[in-house]
Amino acid sequence: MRLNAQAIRILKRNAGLTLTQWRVIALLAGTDCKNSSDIERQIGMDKGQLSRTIRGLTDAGYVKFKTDAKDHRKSNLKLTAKAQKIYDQTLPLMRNRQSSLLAHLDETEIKAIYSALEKLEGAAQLSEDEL
Amino acid sequence: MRLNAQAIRILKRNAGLTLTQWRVIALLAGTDCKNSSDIERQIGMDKGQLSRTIRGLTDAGYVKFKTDAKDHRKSNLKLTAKAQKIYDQTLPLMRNRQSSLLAHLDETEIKAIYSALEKLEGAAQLSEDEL
DNA sequence: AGAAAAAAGTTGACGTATCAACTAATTTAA
DNA sequence: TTAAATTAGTTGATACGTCAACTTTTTTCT
Repeated sequence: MRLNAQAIRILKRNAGLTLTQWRVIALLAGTDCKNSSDIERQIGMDKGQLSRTIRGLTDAGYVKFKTDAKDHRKSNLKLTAKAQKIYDQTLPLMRNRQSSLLAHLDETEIKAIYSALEKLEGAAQLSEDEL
Repeated sequence: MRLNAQAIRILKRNAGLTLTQWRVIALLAGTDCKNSSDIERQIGMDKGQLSRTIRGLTDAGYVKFKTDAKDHRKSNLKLTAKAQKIYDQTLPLMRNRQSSLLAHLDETEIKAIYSALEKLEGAAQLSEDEL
């Protein structure tokens, strides 16, 4: 994905974050996700990668980790002030990039892409059985 | 890339190859590429990854490696009979997969995707300077 | 209540993608 | 013709993506 190279550079230079770290922070900041499974459901990210990313974020002081009081399997994640600040600073940059990229496409193209990708995923899923 | 999961499985089960290995074999078999740089130019694959993939293929007896007689920097790669056979057996499977996937899309969608991706790559390239 | 199943996370392994620094050979250009 | 630039390929590092096996805790079911 050469397209991501940009995003990765923005994040590295402006926030010292990897793309995965950014995604997790963005979900914790901008949605009501509060643990690994929530995030997994939200963006379909792999459990394993998620686990490692979260450990990285807690080690780096971006995330406060607590075991859920009611369900001891679950965790309870919270962004630190440090992370929140970086998020607030970085979000506009990422939004700009996104919209300046999409500005090159017209409505029809954007819709076509999404619909086509859905179909492809669907088709791949279907023919999975034949293997 | 969940879409690739399929291809990866087909290759692993039917040919014992990784996707990268398959791509290199397919280029050596189906084009006039005969060394690393040719392949790099053809599909824009990373030099490093290519180098390692080729070593893997030679170690596994799929590729015969010779240093070019005229230009000692270059190599001269040739598929072994073993690799050629696997290629001949596997190509139809991969073609089937490709076409059964694309069968779910109509002309317009396919064109829209290609054009959109080109534009996006272009846009990403352009704004690269601003970083 | 107790066994079986499911959910949340962790860890290991492997493959893919990209960047950077490096060696050696060749081409170019002063 | 020799110094500088370019090209081919190797190696190391880091991130990303996916699968599988495993532990612990909670749910479900009989």
